[in-house]
Amino acid sequence: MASGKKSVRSGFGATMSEVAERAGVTKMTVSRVVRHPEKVNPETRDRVTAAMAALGYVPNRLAGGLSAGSSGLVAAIVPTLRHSIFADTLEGIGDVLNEAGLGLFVSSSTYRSDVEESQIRSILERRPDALVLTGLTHTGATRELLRGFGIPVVETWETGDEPVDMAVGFSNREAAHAMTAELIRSGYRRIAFVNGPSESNERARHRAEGYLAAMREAGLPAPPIQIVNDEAAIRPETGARAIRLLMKSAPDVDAVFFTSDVFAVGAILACRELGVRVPEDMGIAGFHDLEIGRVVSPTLTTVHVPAMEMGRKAGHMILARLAGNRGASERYDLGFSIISRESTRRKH
Amino acid sequence: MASGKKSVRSGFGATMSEVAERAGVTKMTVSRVVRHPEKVNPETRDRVTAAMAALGYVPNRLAGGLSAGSSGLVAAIVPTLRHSIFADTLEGIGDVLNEAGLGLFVSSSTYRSDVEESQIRSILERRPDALVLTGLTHTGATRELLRGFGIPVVETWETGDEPVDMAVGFSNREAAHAMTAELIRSGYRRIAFVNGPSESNERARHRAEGYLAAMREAGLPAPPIQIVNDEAAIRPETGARAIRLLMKSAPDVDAVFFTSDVFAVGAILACRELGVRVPEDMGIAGFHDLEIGRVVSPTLTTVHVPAMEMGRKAGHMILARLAGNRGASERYDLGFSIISRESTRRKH
DNA sequence: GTGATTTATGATACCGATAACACAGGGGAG
DNA sequence: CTCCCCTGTGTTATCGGTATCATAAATCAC
Repeated sequence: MASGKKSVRSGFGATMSEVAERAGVTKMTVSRVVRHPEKVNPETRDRVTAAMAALGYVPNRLAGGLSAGSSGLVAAIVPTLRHSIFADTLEGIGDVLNEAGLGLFVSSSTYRSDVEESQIRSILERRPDALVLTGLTHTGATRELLRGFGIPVVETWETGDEPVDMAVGFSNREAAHAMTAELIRSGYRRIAFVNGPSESNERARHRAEGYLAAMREAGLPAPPIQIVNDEAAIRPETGARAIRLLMKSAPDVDAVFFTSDVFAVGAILACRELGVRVPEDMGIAGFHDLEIGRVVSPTLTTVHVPAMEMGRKAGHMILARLAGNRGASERYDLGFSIISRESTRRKH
Repeated sequence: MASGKKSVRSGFGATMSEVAERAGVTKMTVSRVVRHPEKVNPETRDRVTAAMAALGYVPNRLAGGLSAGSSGLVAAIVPTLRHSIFADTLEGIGDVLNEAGLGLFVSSSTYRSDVEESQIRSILERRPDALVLTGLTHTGATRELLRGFGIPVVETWETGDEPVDMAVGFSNREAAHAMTAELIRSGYRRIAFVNGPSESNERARHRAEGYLAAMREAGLPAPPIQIVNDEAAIRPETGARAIRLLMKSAPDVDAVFFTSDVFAVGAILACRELGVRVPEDMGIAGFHDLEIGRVVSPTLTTVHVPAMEMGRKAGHMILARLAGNRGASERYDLGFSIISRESTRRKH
């Protein structure tokens, strides 16, 4: 009822003009009080401030942004919000940006680059000041669109290749290589690898490459790679199913490296049920270093990734760029670390 | 370099006027093609569509929103993005809203209502079409601000009291009551309660009330309630520390009810270290039904909350309201359920 | 065949702010 | 005592769209 069709104003607070009128100045002066208070005479400023308070004035950034050509919004697209895998990255971005008065606009692409493309399209309609993406895999149209728009873009969670603009991440290939080498060092030989669908993102592909390279370097044959294809089924049960299949199809496997802790934890539980001892009969390793891997028993060996740090760095890179600091290094490799826990600690 | 100070246009695509010129029409016709294609002659429409494609036109919603009086944005504030406690709710909101073409603007309040207030203030500057909050605890200024603005507001994760506008949640009081009763039914008698700081939100307070009521009804004395005050330290270690303190200060405690699985899981690990058997010597119960509680051993008894469902429902409530359907029920109790697992399964 | 409708498009005014420049008054330099 | 510059505020144009009403052409009824 209150929200008639005609008026934008229904229910909304005062406009800048109304504040101006009440304070006996023009809206330009009000605008200055809001954005450059030091340029306004203290007495005038007080009068304006009082008028704003009295009217409950809340500036309209749609209008301000339209006029100034900046929305004060940074958009981020992550594959999913669940499992805090990427949520930590978002927290990092948000922390940094909020301090600078920028807002964070979030959407999740469900791991699909076509979804990502349509999301980017609708995000660009809001004229964000910058964009944060996950990974380097984007459709051709996406890359073109982004280049055309010319706003800062930070790709996260991977390094290398050719970023659209800036990138902050770590080498998924090296991480998988290091973990595989760690398993080999622990005495495992028939090491299987369970991956998410690698067509959909380069992180999965690079991890597979790292795994294969490490096996090859050690002169070990790589048991068939198992691909978990269930869409969006990032659940422990998926890992449990994978390891059961694996043990059936390749009974001599003595370790499995999963590309997510979520899967690995499910595998540990499945092993317990099946009476397979971890780490003695079967080594299990994961990826991401989620809390879940610290509380399962045996505790999970995993790859720690700098999730929040990537977010914070992305935020800082954006701020620097918006402040005009082009140049400087715009690609960061934040590294990773291997967390060795009980699930691969073979008692020789 | 490309982004000069003066021009909004640098690097950005064409404007509606440019599209119009190229198609030999006025921008009004272009606007119609974008929003009400059926009202435009098919031939004209094709010409306009072609012009848009040729110029890579991306509409500017800041401008459209300013003119039309709606930003197409819904803002949500959650205490944190970590642990997927609230992330699931966000996914639910996002799912529903995205389909309707609305964007989701996210921020996290770190469990503080003063932070929430300042965030709401800056969020309102973006003139969201609706707002989703977590819980019913807000500062007076917040409530006033929201009422003044008159946009739909959905409060989630709790029911009862007086919502600012609409609410969807469950009864934290009843949930805690039910869990406490469940512990009593399982044979525990000296049941302690570990809570987050209850001044900061009503969920914690209501849970404490539910616990106390259940104990009183069973004629049991309530051991001192332990408050976890560490700011933002929602980590298993916090729960571990809490139960160690508790066992020292009240050695006869035979069960502990934590208001988060994160704490409860830490307690289970601490018990294992201390040689305290769970569930025989000590029952442990949590809240939230996180994945972490399903993989710990013994598995964790907990309260399942409809996190994603609340989000979806909130989304639908907003859509209904925006579509003009005022009235109808605007308060929903989505319930909870007690998930009884090993951590309280006493073998009598 | 003429007036009444409908369909398709244009003209105008505005949404609520900001940028850029104009301008009045006060203070210091010479 | 001028001239010049600085400070503080107002004026004007514009950002990129949308709402509303006007208008021309096409369709219709009788």
